[in-house]
Amino acid sequence: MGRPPCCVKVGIKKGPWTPEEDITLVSYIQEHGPGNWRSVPTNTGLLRCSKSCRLRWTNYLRPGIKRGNFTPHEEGMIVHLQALLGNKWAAIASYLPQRTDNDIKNYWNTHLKKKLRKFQSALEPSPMAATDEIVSGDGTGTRGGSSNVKLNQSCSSSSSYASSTENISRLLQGWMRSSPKVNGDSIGSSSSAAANCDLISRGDDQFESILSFENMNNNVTLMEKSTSKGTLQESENGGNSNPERKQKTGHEKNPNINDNDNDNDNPPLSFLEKWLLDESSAGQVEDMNQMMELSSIF
DNA sequence: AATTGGATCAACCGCGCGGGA
DNA sequence: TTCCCGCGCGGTTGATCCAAT
Repeated sequence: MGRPPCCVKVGIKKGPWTPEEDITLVSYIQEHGPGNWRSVPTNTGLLRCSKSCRLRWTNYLRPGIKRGNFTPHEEGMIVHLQALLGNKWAAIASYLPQRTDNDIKNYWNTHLKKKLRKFQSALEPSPMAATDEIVSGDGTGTRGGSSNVKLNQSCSSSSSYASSTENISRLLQGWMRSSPKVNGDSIGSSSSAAANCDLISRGDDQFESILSFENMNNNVTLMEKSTSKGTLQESENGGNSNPERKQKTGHEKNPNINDNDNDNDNPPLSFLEKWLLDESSAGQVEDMNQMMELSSIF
Protein backbone atom coordinates (compact mmCIF):
# COMPACT_ATOMS: atom_id res chain seq x y z
CA MET A 1 0.00 0.00 0.00
CA GLY A 2 1.38 3.36 -0.93
CA ARG A 3 4.67 4.19 -2.38
CA PRO A 4 7.74 3.35 -0.38
CA PRO A 5 9.76 6.33 0.81
CA CYS A 6 12.25 7.61 -1.72
CA CYS A 7 15.13 7.39 0.73
CA VAL A 8 14.79 3.82 1.90
CA LYS A 9 17.94 2.77 0.10
CA VAL A 10 20.72 1.76 2.41
CA GLY A 11 23.47 4.34 2.54
CA ILE A 12 21.28 7.30 1.77
CA LYS A 13 22.27 10.12 4.03
CA LYS A 14 19.78 12.29 5.84
CA GLY A 15 20.00 15.38 7.95
CA PRO A 16 21.82 18.66 7.56
CA TRP A 17 23.93 19.21 4.48
CA THR A 18 27.62 19.73 4.83
CA PRO A 19 29.50 22.47 2.97
CA GLU A 20 31.23 19.81 0.92
CA GLU A 21 27.92 18.36 -0.20
CA ASP A 22 26.67 21.82 -1.05
CA ILE A 23 29.69 22.53 -3.16
CA THR A 24 29.35 19.23 -4.95
CA LEU A 25 25.73 19.90 -5.71
CA VAL A 26 26.29 23.48 -6.79
CA SER A 27 29.19 22.50 -9.00
CA TYR A 28 27.09 19.85 -10.68
CA ILE A 29 24.19 22.20 -11.27
CA GLN A 30 26.52 24.85 -12.61
CA GLU A 31 27.55 22.39 -15.22
CA HIS A 32 24.29 20.68 -16.02
CA GLY A 33 21.66 23.07 -14.80
CA PRO A 34 18.85 22.19 -12.41
CA GLY A 35 16.54 19.35 -13.30
CA ASN A 36 16.80 15.65 -13.89
CA TRP A 37 17.17 15.25 -10.17
CA ARG A 38 17.02 11.51 -10.40
CA SER A 39 20.45 11.44 -11.93
CA VAL A 40 22.03 13.98 -9.60
CA PRO A 41 22.98 11.61 -6.77
CA THR A 42 24.38 9.09 -9.21
CA ASN A 43 26.37 11.60 -11.18
CA THR A 44 27.68 13.54 -8.22
CA GLY A 45 28.30 10.66 -5.89
CA LEU A 46 26.25 12.37 -3.25
CA LEU A 47 24.72 9.97 -0.77
CA ARG A 48 21.46 11.84 -0.92
CA CYS A 49 18.19 11.04 -2.55
CA SER A 50 17.13 13.07 -5.55
CA LYS A 51 14.42 14.70 -3.60
CA SER A 52 16.82 15.92 -0.96
CA CYS A 53 19.07 17.38 -3.65
CA ARG A 54 16.20 19.22 -5.28
CA LEU A 55 15.03 20.58 -1.96
CA ARG A 56 18.47 21.71 -0.97
CA TRP A 57 18.85 23.50 -4.26
CA THR A 58 15.46 25.18 -4.39
CA ASN A 59 15.33 26.17 -0.75
CA TYR A 60 18.87 27.12 -0.05
CA LEU A 61 21.44 27.03 -2.81
CA ARG A 62 19.52 28.50 -5.70
CA PRO A 63 20.91 31.90 -6.73
CA GLY A 64 18.77 34.93 -6.06
CA ILE A 65 17.31 33.67 -2.85
CA LYS A 66 17.06 36.33 -0.24
CA ARG A 67 17.27 35.27 3.34
CA GLY A 68 16.71 37.25 6.47
CA ASN A 69 14.14 39.78 7.48
CA PHE A 70 10.91 40.03 5.61
CA THR A 71 10.06 43.62 4.81
CA PRO A 72 6.68 45.07 5.76
CA HIS A 73 5.92 45.08 2.09
CA GLU A 74 6.62 41.40 1.79
CA GLU A 75 4.54 40.74 4.85
CA GLY A 76 1.68 42.61 3.31
CA MET A 77 1.96 40.63 0.13
CA ILE A 78 2.05 37.36 1.97
CA VAL A 79 -1.00 38.24 4.02
CA HIS A 80 -2.77 39.32 0.87
CA LEU A 81 -1.86 36.27 -1.08
CA GLN A 82 -2.53 33.87 1.74
CA ALA A 83 -6.00 35.29 2.10
CA LEU A 84 -6.47 35.04 -1.61
CA LEU A 85 -4.88 31.70 -2.34
CA GLY A 86 -4.89 29.90 0.97
CA ASN A 87 -1.87 27.86 1.94
CA LYS A 88 -0.58 27.62 -1.59
CA TRP A 89 2.93 28.49 -0.64
CA ALA A 90 4.41 27.73 -4.00
CA ALA A 91 1.92 30.01 -5.67
CA ILE A 92 2.58 32.70 -3.11
CA ALA A 93 6.30 32.27 -3.56
CA SER A 94 5.94 32.87 -7.26
CA TYR A 95 4.95 36.44 -6.46
CA LEU A 96 7.98 36.85 -4.23
CA PRO A 97 10.67 35.41 -6.45
CA GLN A 98 13.42 36.01 -3.96
CA ARG A 99 11.71 33.94 -1.32
CA THR A 100 11.20 30.22 -1.26
CA ASP A 101 7.92 28.60 -0.48
CA ASN A 102 9.51 27.00 2.53
CA ASP A 103 10.66 30.36 3.79
CA ILE A 104 7.26 31.89 3.31
CA LYS A 105 5.57 28.95 4.93
CA ASN A 106 7.89 29.14 7.92
CA TYR A 107 7.47 32.87 8.20
CA TRP A 108 3.73 32.55 8.05
CA ASN A 109 3.65 29.87 10.70
CA THR A 110 6.07 31.55 13.05
CA HIS A 111 5.40 35.25 12.62
CA LEU A 112 2.38 36.23 10.65
CA LYS A 113 -0.05 33.78 12.18
CA LYS A 114 0.82 35.13 15.57
CA LYS A 115 0.42 38.67 14.38
CA LEU A 116 -2.94 37.85 12.93
CA ARG A 117 -3.96 36.18 16.12
CA LYS A 118 -2.93 39.21 18.06
CA PHE A 119 -4.74 41.37 15.62
CA GLN A 120 -7.93 39.41 15.96
CA SER A 121 -7.80 39.45 19.71
CA ALA A 122 -7.36 43.20 19.47
CA LEU A 123 -10.48 43.41 17.38
CA GLU A 124 -12.39 41.09 19.67
CA PRO A 125 -11.13 41.67 23.17
CA SER A 126 -12.78 38.54 24.40
CA PRO A 127 -10.48 36.31 26.46
CA MET A 128 -11.47 33.34 24.30
CA ALA A 129 -10.81 35.04 21.01
CA ALA A 130 -7.12 34.41 20.84
CA THR A 131 -7.31 30.69 21.16
CA ASP A 132 -8.72 29.86 17.77
CA GLU A 133 -6.87 29.53 14.54
CA ILE A 134 -7.43 32.56 12.45
CA VAL A 135 -7.15 30.96 9.12
CA SER A 136 -8.61 27.64 8.46
CA GLY A 137 -7.09 25.50 5.84
CA ASP A 138 -3.99 25.93 7.77
CA GLY A 139 -4.76 22.92 9.82
CA THR A 140 -1.46 22.83 11.59
CA GLY A 141 -1.09 23.81 15.15
CA THR A 142 1.77 26.02 15.93
CA ARG A 143 4.17 24.99 18.55
CA GLY A 144 4.23 27.53 21.25
CA GLY A 145 2.08 30.58 21.35
CA SER A 146 4.06 33.37 22.81
CA SER A 147 3.51 36.76 21.35
CA ASN A 148 7.16 37.48 21.67
CA VAL A 149 7.91 37.80 18.01
CA LYS A 150 11.58 37.67 17.48
CA LEU A 151 12.91 39.19 14.36
CA ASN A 152 14.81 36.98 12.06
CA GLN A 153 17.91 35.70 13.63
CA SER A 154 19.62 34.24 10.67
CA CYS A 155 21.99 37.13 10.43
CA SER A 156 23.03 37.15 14.00
CA SER A 157 23.07 33.47 14.62
CA SER A 158 25.98 32.68 12.44
CA SER A 159 27.05 29.12 12.68
CA SER A 160 30.36 27.70 11.71
CA TYR A 161 28.69 26.81 8.48
CA ALA A 162 28.02 30.40 7.59
CA SER A 163 31.57 30.97 6.53
CA SER A 164 31.37 27.92 4.37
CA THR A 165 28.33 29.18 2.58
CA GLU A 166 30.31 32.24 1.74
CA ASN A 167 32.59 30.03 -0.25
CA ILE A 168 29.64 28.56 -2.04
CA SER A 169 28.39 32.05 -2.63
CA ARG A 170 31.63 33.00 -4.30
CA LEU A 171 31.34 29.93 -6.39
CA LEU A 172 27.89 30.96 -7.45
CA GLN A 173 28.74 34.57 -8.10
CA GLY A 174 30.97 33.58 -10.92
CA TRP A 175 28.21 31.53 -12.36
CA MET A 176 25.65 34.31 -11.98
CA ARG A 177 27.80 36.66 -13.97
CA SER A 178 27.83 34.34 -16.89
CA SER A 179 24.29 33.04 -16.64
CA PRO A 180 21.02 34.55 -17.68
CA LYS A 181 19.15 36.39 -14.98
CA VAL A 182 17.54 34.13 -12.55
CA ASN A 183 13.84 34.69 -12.01
CA GLY A 184 14.02 37.88 -13.92
CA ASP A 185 15.71 39.65 -11.07
CA SER A 186 19.12 41.07 -11.29
CA ILE A 187 20.20 40.74 -7.72
CA GLY A 188 22.86 38.37 -8.83
CA SER A 189 23.94 37.86 -5.31
CA SER A 190 24.58 34.67 -3.54
CA SER A 191 22.69 32.15 -1.61
CA SER A 192 24.82 32.51 1.41
CA ALA A 193 23.44 33.74 4.63
CA ALA A 194 26.37 36.04 5.05
CA ALA A 195 25.97 37.65 1.68
CA ASN A 196 22.26 38.06 2.12
CA CYS A 197 22.67 39.62 5.49
CA ASP A 198 24.95 42.05 3.79
CA LEU A 199 22.32 42.73 1.19
CA ILE A 200 19.75 43.40 3.83
CA SER A 201 21.99 45.52 5.92
CA ARG A 202 22.62 47.69 2.91
CA GLY A 203 18.91 48.36 2.87
CA ASP A 204 17.84 47.06 -0.46
CA ASP A 205 14.24 47.05 0.66
CA GLN A 206 13.32 49.60 -1.88
CA PHE A 207 14.53 47.46 -4.67
CA GLU A 208 12.68 44.42 -3.55
CA SER A 209 9.56 46.43 -2.93
CA ILE A 210 9.61 47.66 -6.45
CA LEU A 211 10.34 44.21 -7.71
CA SER A 212 7.59 42.65 -5.71
CA PHE A 213 5.13 45.31 -6.56
CA GLU A 214 5.82 45.12 -10.23
CA ASN A 215 5.58 41.40 -10.10
CA MET A 216 2.28 41.57 -8.34
CA ASN A 217 1.03 44.29 -10.58
CA ASN A 218 1.68 42.14 -13.57
CA ASN A 219 -0.59 39.54 -12.17
CA VAL A 220 -3.63 41.44 -11.16
CA THR A 221 -5.61 40.34 -14.12
CA LEU A 222 -4.40 36.83 -13.74
CA MET A 223 -5.43 36.68 -10.13
CA GLU A 224 -8.78 38.22 -10.85
CA LYS A 225 -9.34 35.58 -13.43
CA SER A 226 -8.27 32.90 -11.05
CA THR A 227 -10.46 33.95 -8.22
CA SER A 228 -13.47 34.39 -10.39
CA LYS A 229 -13.13 30.82 -11.49
CA GLY A 230 -12.27 29.57 -8.08
CA THR A 231 -9.23 27.77 -9.31
CA LEU A 232 -5.66 28.79 -9.51
CA GLN A 233 -4.41 28.94 -13.01
CA GLU A 234 -1.05 30.50 -13.26
CA SER A 235 -0.08 31.76 -16.62
CA GLU A 236 3.14 30.50 -18.06
CA ASN A 237 4.70 33.85 -18.67
CA GLY A 238 2.94 36.33 -16.49
CA GLY A 239 2.51 35.05 -13.03
CA ASN A 240 5.29 32.70 -12.58
CA SER A 241 8.59 34.20 -13.27
CA ASN A 242 10.35 31.34 -11.63
CA PRO A 243 11.00 28.56 -14.09
CA GLU A 244 11.42 26.08 -11.31
CA ARG A 245 8.03 26.77 -9.94
CA LYS A 246 5.71 26.01 -12.78
CA GLN A 247 2.38 25.61 -11.14
CA LYS A 248 0.70 22.52 -12.28
CA THR A 249 -2.87 23.07 -13.25
CA GLY A 250 -5.37 20.87 -11.60
CA HIS A 251 -2.92 19.97 -8.94
CA GLU A 252 -5.08 21.17 -6.15
CA LYS A 253 -6.55 18.74 -3.71
CA ASN A 254 -9.34 21.18 -3.17
CA PRO A 255 -10.56 23.08 -6.17
CA ASN A 256 -11.42 25.99 -3.94
CA ILE A 257 -8.28 27.94 -3.75
CA ASN A 258 -9.70 30.14 -1.08
CA ASP A 259 -10.06 28.35 2.11
CA ASN A 260 -13.59 29.21 2.79
CA ASP A 261 -13.09 30.49 6.26
CA ASN A 262 -10.68 33.11 5.14
CA ASP A 263 -13.26 35.34 3.67
CA ASN A 264 -15.34 35.29 6.74
CA ASP A 265 -12.82 35.26 9.48
CA ASN A 266 -10.09 37.49 8.22
CA PRO A 267 -10.35 41.17 8.91
CA PRO A 268 -10.39 43.55 5.99
CA LEU A 269 -7.06 43.33 4.34
CA SER A 270 -6.11 46.95 4.03
CA PHE A 271 -6.91 47.46 7.67
CA LEU A 272 -4.88 44.46 8.52
CA GLU A 273 -1.97 45.58 6.46
CA LYS A 274 -1.98 48.94 8.16
CA TRP A 275 -1.75 47.16 11.40
CA LEU A 276 1.05 45.00 10.17
CA LEU A 277 2.84 48.07 9.00
CA ASP A 278 2.43 49.74 12.37
CA GLU A 279 3.89 46.72 14.04
CA SER A 280 6.87 46.68 11.79
CA SER A 281 9.57 49.16 11.21
CA ALA A 282 8.80 52.47 9.64
CA GLY A 283 9.49 53.06 6.02
CA GLN A 284 8.08 51.40 2.96
CA VAL A 285 5.15 53.71 3.37
CA GLU A 286 4.90 54.68 -0.21
CA ASP A 287 5.08 51.13 -1.38
CA MET A 288 2.51 50.13 1.13
CA ASN A 289 0.25 52.89 -0.08
CA GLN A 290 0.61 51.41 -3.49
CA MET A 291 -0.28 48.10 -2.03
CA MET A 292 -3.34 49.61 -0.43
CA GLU A 293 -4.43 50.95 -3.75
CA LEU A 294 -3.81 47.61 -5.28
CA SER A 295 -5.73 45.88 -2.57
CA SER A 296 -8.84 47.77 -3.55
CA ILE A 297 -8.64 46.04 -6.88
CA PHE A 298 -9.23 42.76 -5.20
C1' DA B 1 26.34 29.37 35.58
C1' DA B 2 22.87 26.13 34.68
C1' DT B 3 18.39 25.03 33.32
C1' DT B 4 14.25 25.38 30.85
C1' DG B 5 11.04 26.31 27.44
C1' DG B 6 9.71 28.94 23.42
C1' DA B 7 11.11 30.35 18.66
C1' DT B 8 13.13 29.43 14.39
C1' DC B 9 14.21 27.13 10.23
C1' DA B 10 16.30 23.38 7.49
C1' DA B 11 15.01 19.12 6.13
C1' DC B 12 11.96 15.13 5.78
C1' DC B 13 7.59 12.71 4.67
C1' DG B 14 3.58 11.52 2.25
C1' DC B 15 0.65 12.42 -1.39
C1' DG B 16 -1.09 13.83 -5.92
C1' DC B 17 -0.31 15.02 -10.66
C1' DG B 18 1.57 14.66 -15.29
C1' DG B 19 4.09 12.41 -18.72
C1' DG B 20 5.98 8.55 -20.91
C1' DA B 21 6.26 3.60 -21.86
C1' DT C 1 -5.94 2.41 -21.14
C1' DT C 2 -3.07 1.34 -17.49
C1' DC C 3 0.96 1.48 -14.91
C1' DC C 4 5.21 3.42 -13.36
C1' DC C 5 8.32 7.08 -12.43
C1' DG C 6 9.84 11.65 -11.50
C1' DC C 7 8.65 15.92 -9.75
C1' DG C 8 6.56 19.36 -6.92
C1' DC C 9 3.70 20.68 -3.11
C1' DG C 10 1.98 21.21 1.68
C1' DG C 11 2.39 19.59 6.26
C1' DT C 12 5.30 18.20 9.92
C1' DT C 13 9.43 17.21 12.59
C1' DG C 14 13.68 17.78 14.96
C1' DA C 15 17.95 20.21 15.91
C1' DT C 16 19.55 24.39 17.34
C1' DC C 17 19.42 28.97 19.15
C1' DC C 18 18.25 32.25 22.53
C1' DA C 19 16.02 34.61 26.26
C1' DA C 20 14.07 34.22 30.72
C1' DT C 21 14.45 32.43 35.25
